[in-house]
Amino acid sequence: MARVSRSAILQDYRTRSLLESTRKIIAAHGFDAVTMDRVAAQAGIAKGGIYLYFRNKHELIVAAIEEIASEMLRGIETRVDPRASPWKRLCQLVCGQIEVMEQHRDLLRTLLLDRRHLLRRTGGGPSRRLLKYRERHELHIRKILEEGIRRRIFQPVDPAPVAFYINEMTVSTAQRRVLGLAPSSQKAEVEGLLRFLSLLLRDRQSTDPKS
Amino acid sequence: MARVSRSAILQDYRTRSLLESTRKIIAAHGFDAVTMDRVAAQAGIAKGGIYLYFRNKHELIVAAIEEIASEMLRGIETRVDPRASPWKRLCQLVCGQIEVMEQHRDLLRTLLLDRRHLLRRTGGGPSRRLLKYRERHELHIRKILEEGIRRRIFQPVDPAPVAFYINEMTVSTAQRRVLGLAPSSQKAEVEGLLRFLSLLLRDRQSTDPKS
Amino acid sequence: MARVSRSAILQDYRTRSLLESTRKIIAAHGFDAVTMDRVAAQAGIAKGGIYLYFRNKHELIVAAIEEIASEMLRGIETRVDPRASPWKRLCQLVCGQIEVMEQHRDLLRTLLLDRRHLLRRTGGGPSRRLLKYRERHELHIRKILEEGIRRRIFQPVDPAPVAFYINEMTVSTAQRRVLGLAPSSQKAEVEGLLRFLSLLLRDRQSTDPKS
Amino acid sequence: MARVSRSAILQDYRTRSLLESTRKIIAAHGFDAVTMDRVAAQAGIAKGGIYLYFRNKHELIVAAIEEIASEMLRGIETRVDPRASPWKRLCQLVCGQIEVMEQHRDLLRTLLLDRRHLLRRTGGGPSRRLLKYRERHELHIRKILEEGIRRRIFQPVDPAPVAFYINEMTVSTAQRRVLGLAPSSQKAEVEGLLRFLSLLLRDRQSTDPKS
DNA sequence: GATGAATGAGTCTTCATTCAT
DNA sequence: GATGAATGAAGACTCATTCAT
Repeated sequence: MARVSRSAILQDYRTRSLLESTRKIIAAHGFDAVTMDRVAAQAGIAKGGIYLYFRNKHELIVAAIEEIASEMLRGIETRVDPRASPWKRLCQLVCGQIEVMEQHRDLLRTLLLDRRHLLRRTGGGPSRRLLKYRERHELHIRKILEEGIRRRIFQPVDPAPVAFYINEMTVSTAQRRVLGLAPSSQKAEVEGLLRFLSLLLRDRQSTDPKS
Repeated sequence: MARVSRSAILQDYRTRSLLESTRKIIAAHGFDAVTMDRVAAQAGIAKGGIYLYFRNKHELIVAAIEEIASEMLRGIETRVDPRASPWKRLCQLVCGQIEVMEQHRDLLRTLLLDRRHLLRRTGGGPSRRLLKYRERHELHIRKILEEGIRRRIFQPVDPAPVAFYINEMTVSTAQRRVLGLAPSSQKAEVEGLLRFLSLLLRDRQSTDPKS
Repeated sequence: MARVSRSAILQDYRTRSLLESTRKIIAAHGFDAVTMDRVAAQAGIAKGGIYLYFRNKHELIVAAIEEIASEMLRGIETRVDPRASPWKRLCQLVCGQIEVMEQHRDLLRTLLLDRRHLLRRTGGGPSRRLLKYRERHELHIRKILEEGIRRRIFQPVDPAPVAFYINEMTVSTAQRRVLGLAPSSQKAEVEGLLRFLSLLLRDRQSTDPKS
Repeated sequence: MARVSRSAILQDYRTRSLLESTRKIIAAHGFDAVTMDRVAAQAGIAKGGIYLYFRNKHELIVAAIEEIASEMLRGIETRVDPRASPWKRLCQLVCGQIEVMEQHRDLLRTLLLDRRHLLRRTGGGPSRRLLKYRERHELHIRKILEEGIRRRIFQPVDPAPVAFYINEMTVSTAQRRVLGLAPSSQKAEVEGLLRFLSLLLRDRQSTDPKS
């Protein structure tokens, strides 16, 4: 069993500490408030120390976003029971996504309003790393759709664009909530969205999202 | 009829000039490239002069966005024939929206990636002015939906959330295009979206978006 | 007669002030001590103000060097009596060059030890501006040589390389003095150099540099 | 015979390694690119380790320059046949100097443009160590001159200043070449310089540098 | 002896806003 | 009203040197 060296632990701790500080600042004041000074101070590290762990400010921010994106995705995926029916899984996914996003509402307020980092390239080359998370999530939706269509549970829609739309609608719903613009409760909104999806994918006669 | 004073004309001209410069810079280089220096230079006005027309930089940017939002909305609305059927009008609306957004792709690339200005408050007070345009557009969609539903052309969906979803899907589609992430042609994407809406709103038997 | 505007005077004053501060710092502590902070403080200007007059640090330094180079060249050239004989003029030139360089000994200590700025390129493009001064001076020497050769006062040497060597020897002599490495007095060194040149250019029988 | 301890060998190896890395960096990117990090990385030594061999950065650089100066001097001196005539030896010396300097053109580009390290004092005290090499070389020239004068092969010039001038001219010639400012080929330039020296030191009637 | 993580002062540069003219 | 010079706070990034391990 590999013994973890003390320095590796410290290294790891520092990295986490920096990412957490960064995330907190982003959540509280937005990307423009992320200054190396502030991050370092909050992480209890000297300013120059950040550069031992991250090449530059952009890398730090992207890493912080990636971490939270990854965590959210994991959170969503664990809420989906792989043995459930496609429709059930879709419900769990959409509902889970909104719940998870709501949990991280402070951070998401910034993340959704300010997507400058999505496409910006790093020093090394083009960096669309952040888009990967979105793609992975869409793929998840698509798999569910495909199974549902195969099993004649869903209408025979084109799974790729529909997966895209479902995700966008879910994100939009969450965004509206997070920005404080939602007209109704979370529960009502999720139900509304699921009813909408049910209308679309399932038989006209059975639009009960619970089933 | 009020006689327009010379100074009022000049005032107006300067304002337009400033807004246009601002818009151009946003489109070409993003919000962070909007510096008072650059705007003034491009508008042929002294830097200090901007403050005669706008309280501060944020106000200037919001005004520039508002102008373009207003223009786009007008552009979309003129493409809708008020005497056409609800479905036709919805098609015209969605299609028009994507076309108009595509026309302003450079500006939208920034506007969609960076929505920081949507909520930020001005010196004076809260500024959700920009959200008005979105609301107005959603309302437009809702009116169409309501008429369609009343006339039994559309399924009896809840018009408010569906209007919201339709707009979000359309914007997402345009955004994906503008960022260069779209998987197919504009035409194909619009058709896909309309087919999706047709599936949702209309009779299962008649999904031809053209009709 | 053009009336000089007040602002133009101020502008000029600021520029001079900045260049003088820069020169002083270079003379006292070398190029690496030239920081924008220090220059601004010494010139009594806010740090950002420097950028109203110079594009960047490099431009500021080059301008400071250029100013002093130009001044020195002028100083040397006014010591040469254009009606004197070629040999006399050469003596005046060499002697004047060493005197003038000695006057600016502090600055030259740095300038001669650190010629990094001679070739470095500016933001705009290649900048060998500083070499122009050296070329102009060499050309001056060459003209004297050519006249002397034409009038059979000097040996028929190749004027271009000899002008180069004469200048290099003079500069080397001044440099050695300025660095405090000179073995004898300024007077003695100049005489030694002129004797050397006399030996080279003039008749073997008449090596009296005074004649 | 002293037995060389293992640690002494290692010590020596490390020192050489560090000096070589330093030299390479100077040659490739100039003094300002010499960072302890880079040197250590290139030498395969930990950064802190440098301080076991050199008191500080300045000492390291000076040592690197010294090494190359020493090597160049050796290179020049081996090209001089001690049994040849003074004139011949002088030719070999000048020619050899230019050849050797040309061999190290990359390093010399920096060394000649940036002589900051010549005089700067180390932590311990004044450091004119580097000037020793120049002095040794000048002395070499002087010895040749003195012998030539004694044997009536050269004109009876004052050997010390003339040695200084000869060296300065040679260095200037090499410098101009290394900076890419030379007007003609290396061969032509050496010949020009030797003709110049011949003119000066030898009989007016026999200026063939080959003889 | 060796390591390399950590420090933190130091550097250039940008820019919104003000205000004397 | 209009100008644009001046301000000065702020920010990203570097690097020689130290020191706990």
